Amino acid sequence: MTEPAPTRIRILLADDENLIRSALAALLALEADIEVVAQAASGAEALAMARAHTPDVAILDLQMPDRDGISVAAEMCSVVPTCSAVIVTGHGRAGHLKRALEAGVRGFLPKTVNAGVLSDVVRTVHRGGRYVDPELAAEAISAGDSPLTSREADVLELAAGGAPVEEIAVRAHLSPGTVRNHLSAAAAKLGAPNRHVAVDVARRHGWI
Amino acid sequence: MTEPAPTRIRILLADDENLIRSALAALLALEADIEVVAQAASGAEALAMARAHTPDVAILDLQMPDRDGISVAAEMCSVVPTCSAVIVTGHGRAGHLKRALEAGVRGFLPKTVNAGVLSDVVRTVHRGGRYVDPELAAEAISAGDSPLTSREADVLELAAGGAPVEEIAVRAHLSPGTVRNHLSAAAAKLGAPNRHVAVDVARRHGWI
DNA sequence: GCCGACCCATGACCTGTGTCATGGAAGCCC
DNA sequence: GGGCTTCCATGACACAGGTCATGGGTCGGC
Repeated sequence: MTEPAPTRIRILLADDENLIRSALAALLALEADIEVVAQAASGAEALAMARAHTPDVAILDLQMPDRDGISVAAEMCSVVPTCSAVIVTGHGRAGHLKRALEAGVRGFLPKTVNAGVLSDVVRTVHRGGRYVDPELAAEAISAGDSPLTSREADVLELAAGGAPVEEIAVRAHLSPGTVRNHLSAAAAKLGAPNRHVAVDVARRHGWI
Repeated sequence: MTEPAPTRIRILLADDENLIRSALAALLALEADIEVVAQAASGAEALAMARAHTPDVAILDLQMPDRDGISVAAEMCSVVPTCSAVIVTGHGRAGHLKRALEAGVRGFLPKTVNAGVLSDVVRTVHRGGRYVDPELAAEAISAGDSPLTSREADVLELAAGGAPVEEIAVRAHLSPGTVRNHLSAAAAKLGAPNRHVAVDVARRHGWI
């Protein structure tokens, strides 16, 4: 078998689910012009691998145990500038897409896309192009930016675990009254009757 | 290339995430003795496919948009008794494992397992054996049955969306005081400071 | 400079929620 | 049947949480 192309696109694959990562590797191995040169099971490992192998394209899962795939992408863009980042995610949240693009991510697609799309996206991104899932893009545009102020988002984030107000107040270095106020404002903006569904709504939009 | 074995294990693959499903198909295609004969993107489709192709083994994702992978497995066991069901899931919850085994599922493994495990499990199950992830099994045994009474579980289920007590009371045909009492009891049993983290804990154990 | 808009922070309220004590109904063992 | 346990249901009470009005800080426009 002769090499179809002398230089193949070199891929870094990062996903904490070993089975899925291996399966994606098998899928990409079917493409003649693509080569998986490194795999990682965590964000930290992905960064180390990127440094060591300087791949052309990094495919990162959005949710990994140690850190957000987006923050990994952001750091990688500055550390290994020749490497383009592509985010793959199970739940396509518009807010995540927005944050990802701001972080310098070149491709963003949900796991619901058909098989051929992934390799196409890899090629597109490697050529210097960008790709975001059309449906997700539409949602992101229609959804708009987060209505929450930064403190509101912070406090809501801390409230996500169901923690009592006082604990949130301590961790945020605020008065309990202030915490309640921020939570109340956030819930009102999100059209939620209480902070718990507010957390739910904000999560669904990717705003926290 | 000569056929290594005249009859290969015939697989049905069901997962709503097209990319993952295709990737798993690519992974399984590497095995000489395994053949993916059908794919489905939903629970209903999986059942239809099972009827049409009568596969040897069905690999089902736990969470699918229309229905639970476990209920699909239960129905399939009665409709196509020659087909063994294997459940694959992202989050390994002990309660789900228990329910799955009661439904007649023959294999249960989280997506974090290494690549080779899946094909091994397929072969094991096809030989008439069973397989459950050891770590998950340990957790299921140590966790034991749900400590919640049926009403407690019902009420906690209704509280899952963050609904106020009065709404829960109406939907459960109960007095608000009774609802509070059940929620309080459930939270105490689960070691949770309030019902919201109780919902979280119960979900994590697969008890609601 | 002044003014207005916005975010942030706080404390005083009032509603919602968790806790407790109580009592009735069903099942089980002696 | 008597006694016991368990679950279910209810209401009274105390506290956490959501709502409101207020004031200080910072930014941008006139």
